[in-house]
Amino acid sequence: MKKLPKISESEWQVMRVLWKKSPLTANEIVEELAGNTNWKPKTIKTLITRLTNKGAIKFEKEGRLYKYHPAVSKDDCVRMERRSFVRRVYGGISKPMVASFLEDAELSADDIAELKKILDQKAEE
Amino acid sequence: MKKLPKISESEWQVMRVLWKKSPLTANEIVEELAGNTNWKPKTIKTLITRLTNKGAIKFEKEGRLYKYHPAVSKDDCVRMERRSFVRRVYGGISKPMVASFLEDAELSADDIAELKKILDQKAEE
DNA sequence: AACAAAGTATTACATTTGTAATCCAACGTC
DNA sequence: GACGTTGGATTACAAATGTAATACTTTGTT
Repeated sequence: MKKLPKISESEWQVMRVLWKKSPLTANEIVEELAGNTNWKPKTIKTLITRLTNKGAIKFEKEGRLYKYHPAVSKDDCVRMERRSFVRRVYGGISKPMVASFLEDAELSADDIAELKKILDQKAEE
Repeated sequence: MKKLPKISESEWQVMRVLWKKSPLTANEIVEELAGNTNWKPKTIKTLITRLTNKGAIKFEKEGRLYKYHPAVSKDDCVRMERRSFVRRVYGGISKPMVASFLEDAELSADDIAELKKILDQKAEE
């Protein structure tokens, strides 16, 4: 598994767009982000360039414009962020931490059932 | 509830020390961190100064030296980080997110039981 | 062919962060 | 009372980040 680049807060927004759907042109990314942010298109171009330099995304030329797509796996990046977050804030994964998430979470009955199943599996280990 | 300062990755280390035990002198903080980091004492002093400027910690002079203590609540800061993290990475709290934490977590039987209880409560809401 | 439009590349610039070193002031020691 | 030690204050400086603007280069249009 290759080494993951560090993705900043703003850059995550761009990555999330591309993980949802790709390849996209720069302008398509701008449009996707239009609702969620107030960034000027040029700002988004900058983020795209930086992500490219970091190796987080790649592109192919399609005629004269570029189609961008992720170069790193979302799961891997999420896992890295999660670990970093947990270490920083809780000093490690613990029950109080999971509990705090649960208190904020909006879960369906099915979700709850499934989480309980996971807990049961962990209980057996 | 007052507005919380943004606490950086390194600064969190200092805050965690003070939340665990305070007030402490700068040197006591340095000693507490000695095991976990390779920071020079001067580096830690810088972090303390910045946290003071941000209003995250306060101090009283005790003779010629300062005793530092948190000026913001750990719970509030943790909550803010959690929300920021979740929004950035998952776009909101969801079952897959909680599940991913559970998969990494090391939980005792009691922990598991308690989490299941929380889930049951959520099921009733 | 000249010009406008659209994309990409380059440059900008203040703030924050990581990681310290140096300066200054008070206190204890010889 | 001069001097070293110790702790806080000030200064340092590069990299990352947020947030763009300007420059350059194709390409479509008239």
